[in-house]
Amino acid sequence: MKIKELSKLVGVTIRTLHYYDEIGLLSPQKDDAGYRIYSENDIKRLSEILMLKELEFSLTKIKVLIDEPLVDKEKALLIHRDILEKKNERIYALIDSIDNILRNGFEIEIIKNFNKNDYKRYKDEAIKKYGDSAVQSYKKTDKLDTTKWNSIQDEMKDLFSTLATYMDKDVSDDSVQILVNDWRNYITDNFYDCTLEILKGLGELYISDKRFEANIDKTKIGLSNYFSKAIKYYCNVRTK
Amino acid sequence: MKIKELSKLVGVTIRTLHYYDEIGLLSPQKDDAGYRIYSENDIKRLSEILMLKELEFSLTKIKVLIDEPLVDKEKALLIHRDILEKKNERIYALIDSIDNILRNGFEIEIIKNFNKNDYKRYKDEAIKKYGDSAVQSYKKTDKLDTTKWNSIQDEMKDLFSTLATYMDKDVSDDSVQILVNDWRNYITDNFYDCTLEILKGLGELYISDKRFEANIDKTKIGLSNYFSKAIKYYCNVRTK
DNA sequence: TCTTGACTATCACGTAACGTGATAGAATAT
DNA sequence: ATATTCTATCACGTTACGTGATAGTCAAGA
Repeated sequence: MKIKELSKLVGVTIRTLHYYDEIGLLSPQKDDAGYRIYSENDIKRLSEILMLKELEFSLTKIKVLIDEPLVDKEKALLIHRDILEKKNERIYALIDSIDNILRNGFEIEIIKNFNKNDYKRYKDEAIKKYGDSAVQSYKKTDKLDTTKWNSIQDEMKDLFSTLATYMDKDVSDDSVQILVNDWRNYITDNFYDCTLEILKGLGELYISDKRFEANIDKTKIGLSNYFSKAIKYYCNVRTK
Repeated sequence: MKIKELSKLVGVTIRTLHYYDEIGLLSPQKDDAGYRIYSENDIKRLSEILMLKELEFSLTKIKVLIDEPLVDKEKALLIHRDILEKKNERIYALIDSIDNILRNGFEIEIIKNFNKNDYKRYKDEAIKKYGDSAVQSYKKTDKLDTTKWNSIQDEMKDLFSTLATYMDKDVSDDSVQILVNDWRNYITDNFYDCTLEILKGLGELYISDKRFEANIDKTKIGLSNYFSKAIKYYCNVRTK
C-alpha cells in the first residue's frame, strides 16, 4: 500500500506519515524508486499509534509503549487517566474563574492570580519534599463557590466603607494602619500568604489599574488613591 | 523596578519578561545602560497579562484584548468559556475511553478509533455545509455507557462463536459471507459508516494485531485468521 | 583603585508535531 | 510523447519560552 492510499484509509496527512518515518515511529519498506510501501503490520502499528495519540500520549511515549514490551501498559493508562483528571479539574477551575469574572469583574481575579505562579512553584517544591497529601491544605485557593464569593465581596465593601470614613485622617494613623493589616490578613486567609512584597505590588496596582480604581472609588471618590498610600506607608514602616 | 525584582514579585522568569518585550507585549523604558526599568503601569499590565494567560489565552490574543479597546472582553470571555467546556467534554471522553480499555481491552477502542480522523473530517465538512444541528446524529460514536458496552461485547462473542462453527466451510460460503455482512452492519450501526475500504483495513488488522488475535482466538484457535480471510473475500467480491 | 560578585544585555539554538511550499524525479493515463 | 498525478527530500514557520554562551554594568569590600 502506498502512502496516499494509507493516508486516506486512516485519515492522516501524508506529511504526518513522512514525519513518523523521520522519527522512526513508523518506518515502512521502500521500493526501488524510494517509495514507501506500507505492509499490513504497518497499518496495525499505525492504528495503535493513532489510538494512543487520541488519548493524548506524546509520540515519544507512544514509541516506548509500543516498542518496549517491558512497560506495563495498564499502569501507563492509569497514570495517564490521572493526568487527564487533573487537567479536567484545572479546566473546571478556569471556567469557574471566568464565571467569577463575569459576575464580579476582573479585580478579585487579579488579586487571586497576582502571584499564582509563585504559589504553584512553592506548591511543586513542597510536593517534591513532603509528598502530595501534605500539601492538600494549599488547595483553598482553588474552589470558591458563589456564597463564599459573595461573603468576600461583602467583606471588601465593609472594609472600603470603613476606610472611606477615615479619609480625612493621615494614612499613618493607627486606625488606618490596622485596616491595612486586616486587609493583608484577609488576603492571606482567603488567597495566599500575602508577604510585604506582594502587598506592595497590590498597593501599586490599586492606583495604576483603572478597573481597581473604578471599583474602589464606587465607595468614595479618591479612596483607591488613599488606600494605595496607606499600603505604601504600611510597607515602608515594616521594610527593615 | 529592575527586571529581577519584578520577576520575583510576580513569579515569572526573566526570560519570560525578555520575551514579552521582544514581542512587544510588555516593553518597559530602558535606562542609560540599556537596563529595563518597569513602571507601576508595567506591573499592572503584567498582572493583567498573567491573569489572561492563566485563562489559557494565547499571547497574541492577550495583546489584542489589552491593546484594542474596541474588542468586547465579555464576549471574548464567553467564547473562551465555551472552548474550555468543549475541552472538558473531550477529556471526559478520553477518560471514558481509558476506562473502557481497562475493562474491555484495546480491540474495541481500535475499531472505534480506526478512522476517527476521517469521521471528524467528514463531520467538520458537514458542519460547514449544513450547520451544527444537522450533524448531531453523528454523535452516537461519542458516549457509550457500560450497559451498551456489555451488549456490544456480547454481540461480538455471539458472532465469533457462530463463526467458529463454520470454520470447516470455505470462506466463500454464503453463511460465512452473511456473517461478515452482519459484522459490517454492526460496525456501521454502532460506530461509523463501515465502507469497504475500512472493512478491508479492519480485516488486515485482525490477522496482524496480536491483541485482536488473542481476543478472537479465545473463542477458537485460528478464528482470527479465518475471519480475516472471510473479510478479504467479502471485499474482493464487492470491489469492482 | 582594583577586583569580585551580582545583575544585566543580546544572540542563538532547542523544544513538539507537524503545515506549507519548493523543487525534482517516477508512475500512470491519454 | 506528453500531461497529470503521485512520490521524494529539503527547509523554514509555528508557540512560549528554556538554556547556555558571551559580554557589558553596577555596588561593595580590600
